Amino acid sequence: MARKAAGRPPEETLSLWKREQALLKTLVVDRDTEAWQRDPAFSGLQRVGGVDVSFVKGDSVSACASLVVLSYPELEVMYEDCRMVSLTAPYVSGFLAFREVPFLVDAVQQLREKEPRLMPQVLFVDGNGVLHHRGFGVACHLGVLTDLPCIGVAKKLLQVDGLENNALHKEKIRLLQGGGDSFPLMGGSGTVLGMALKSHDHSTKPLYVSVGHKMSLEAAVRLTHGCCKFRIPEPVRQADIRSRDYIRRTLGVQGAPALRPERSKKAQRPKACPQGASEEPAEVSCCVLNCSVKSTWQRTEPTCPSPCEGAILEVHPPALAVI
DNA sequence: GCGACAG
DNA sequence: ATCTTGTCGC
Repeated sequence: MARKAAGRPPEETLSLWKREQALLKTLVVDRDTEAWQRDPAFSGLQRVGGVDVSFVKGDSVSACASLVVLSYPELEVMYEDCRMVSLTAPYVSGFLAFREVPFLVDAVQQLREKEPRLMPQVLFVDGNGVLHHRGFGVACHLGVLTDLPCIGVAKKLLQVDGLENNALHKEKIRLLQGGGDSFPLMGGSGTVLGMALKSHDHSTKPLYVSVGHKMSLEAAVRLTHGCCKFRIPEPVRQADIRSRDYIRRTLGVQGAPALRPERSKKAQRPKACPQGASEEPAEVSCCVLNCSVKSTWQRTEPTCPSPCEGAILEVHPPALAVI
C-alpha cells in the first residue's frame, strides 16, 4: 500500500521544530577539531562516510536509509547499511532533518555498537549545513546528534539570506576554471555561509558545500573535492546508488509485496564486510535526542515526558556523544 | 495569480 | 525525492 504524503505540519509543530533547531544550533562547532583536517594531505584520515535516503516511487512514506563508509584516499566501500524505514514527517523546506535524520542517527548508532572500528571520521550529508534559513541544516543536525564531523553538500542553491541563483551567480559559476575552484556564498549579514565548488574539471553545475559540524569551511571544501571521482562526492554517491538498488531489489521480490519497513530483519543486515549479530536499535535516553528522533510529528509511541520545552538549560554537549 | 521550493 | 534505456557525442 502506497501511503499518502502527510500534509504540511501545523504552525505549532513548525514552531517547536524551529525551537529545537535554535537549541541544537548552539552546539554546532564550525572549526577544525581533528588533526587530519589541518594536514595538507589529510594524513590520518582513513574512513569517510556518506548518508542518503531514497524513496519508493509511488509512496511518500516508504524509503531506504543508507550509511556507507569508504576508505580514504582509495574511496573503496568498506561498509554498507541499507534499511527500509517509514517516514513520519513530510518534507518541508528548512526542516529536512525532521524527516530524515532520525533514521540516519539510528544507522550511525548501530555502527557504533556493532563495528566501532569502522566509524567514519567525517560524514558527507546530502543537504545543507549552516547554509540554511536558520543556520542549522540537516548536516548540522546530524553532526550535533552524532558528535561526528559533518559536511553539507547540496546540489542546488538554497536561496536564503539574500543568496540568489540569479544571472550574477550563474556568471560566477561559468567563470570557475577547473575542479577544486570555488567562490564564497556570502549571506546578507556579510557572513560566508558556504562555497560553490566545481567538483571536477568537466562539471557544469557546482556543489554547494557548507559546514555541518566540527570542521572548517576550508577543510570541508578541500575534502569534498578530494572525494569526488564524479560530480557527487563518492560517499554520498555510493549511499545514493546503494539505497536505490536496495529498493529495486526489495520491490522486485514476491510480486508487489507490501513493504514491511521495521519487520523483515533478515534482509537488512550490513551487506559488505562486517558480520555482527543483528539486534534492534537500543532505545535512546537523552532528552534532546529523544525530542529530535521521536519528533513531535504524528508519533503514536509515547515520547519523552517533558519535551524540549524549557529544557534549554539542561543541554550539555557531552550527553549527546553518549547516544 | 506568481514565484519559491535542500531532499 | 521520483518519472527512465539506450543513445549520441567528445
